[in-house]
Amino acid sequence: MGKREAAHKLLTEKLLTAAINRVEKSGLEQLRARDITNDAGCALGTLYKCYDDLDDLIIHVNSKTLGLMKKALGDAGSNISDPVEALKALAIAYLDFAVENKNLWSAVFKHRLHEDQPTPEWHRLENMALLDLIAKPMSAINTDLDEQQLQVRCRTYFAAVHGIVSISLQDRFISLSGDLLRSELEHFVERLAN
Amino acid sequence: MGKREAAHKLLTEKLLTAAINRVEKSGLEQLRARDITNDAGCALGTLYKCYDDLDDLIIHVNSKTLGLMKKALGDAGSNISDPVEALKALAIAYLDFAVENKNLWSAVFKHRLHEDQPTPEWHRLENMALLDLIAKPMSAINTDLDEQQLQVRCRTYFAAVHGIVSISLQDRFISLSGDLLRSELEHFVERLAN
DNA sequence: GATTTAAATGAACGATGTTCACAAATCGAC
DNA sequence: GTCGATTTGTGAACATCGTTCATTTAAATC
Repeated sequence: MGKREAAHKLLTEKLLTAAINRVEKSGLEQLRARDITNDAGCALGTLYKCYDDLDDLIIHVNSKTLGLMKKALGDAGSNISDPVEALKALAIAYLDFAVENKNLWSAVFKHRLHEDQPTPEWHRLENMALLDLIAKPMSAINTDLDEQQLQVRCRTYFAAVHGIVSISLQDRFISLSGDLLRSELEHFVERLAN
Repeated sequence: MGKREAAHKLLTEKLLTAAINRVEKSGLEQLRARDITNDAGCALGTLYKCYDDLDDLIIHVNSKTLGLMKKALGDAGSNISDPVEALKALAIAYLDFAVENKNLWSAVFKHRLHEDQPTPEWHRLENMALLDLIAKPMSAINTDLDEQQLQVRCRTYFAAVHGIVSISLQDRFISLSGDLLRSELEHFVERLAN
């Protein structure tokens, strides 16, 4: 790899790191191109040499977050043989990840591309990979479903848990204490999976 | 009411209508102050005489949407004595409303105020009123809960259904046909409520 | 009808994402 | 190592936003 390509790659990385830190600290809506390039120590226009636009950079931020999420849920799901208990642990792990990485987690689901700009296929696949994390215990519980039906069911249950976590992290409705929310979530999974 | 006050009120209404139409047609993210005032036939600055800012106007748009939603769900919930069937009908009605009013419905949950700007209390109450719509069948099913626990449970179940509907209207994961989604939602409520 | 008061106006401002002509540094050939 | 060719970083400039405010206009008050 030549000096030129190496410098470009380094800069691309620094911009991503700067963007991640900004989102983590202040949220997606506070992200500014000028702040990112200042943090990365390069000119404003450089961002557009490394990424198509801000949306493209944000997708890469979200990609990193999905990687963290996958790791966190992967750790939580293994070593639990009982499928219902595994699903409970996964739901709690999802909640914990969202609480501990609120801004990064929010960014994944808040971000929308501009009109008629389709999400890149590789990023769509990263999103869908979340469903694989609950596939094993789900298949143990729903033995009557074929693979396609199972995937749909995974989506449904994931979406439900996601909704509960999502509503909890907003101040839209009554707010729950952390413990009450966790027990509510466990009750929910138990009710759904048993 | 004097001529002055009447004209002001009329303009306030025209701006709201224009904003609603714009959101309905093109979505919240395409809403522009200049478009709204053009549609309403007034100057740009007038918007800020009728509303604090764009956010304030959007809150009023969302308030109208919540009113429509309340009406749609109210119609769906009544006349069904069996609580599980009532909850199913409510969930389907919620899905239908979201599909038929996608942009308006999305705006309600997408919109966030700027840093440290608390949502006005009257609008928070409008949001929470959604939970009352499912309170009656929920109380019939959960006879062991006191009023406060019931409200928490309502929030949890609403959030779950909301999550399923919400994920469905994005292209984040695998997409379902309308019929499959409806049957999946009915299965979900049945599983949860029985 | 004259004076006071309040509202509508739209030009101007600051902030923002994005572009592009230019400069600087790297690369390839000899 | 030298020299053109080429690619990349630069930042001023641009277009588009939301928002403000001095001015204009019209209603309300006397």
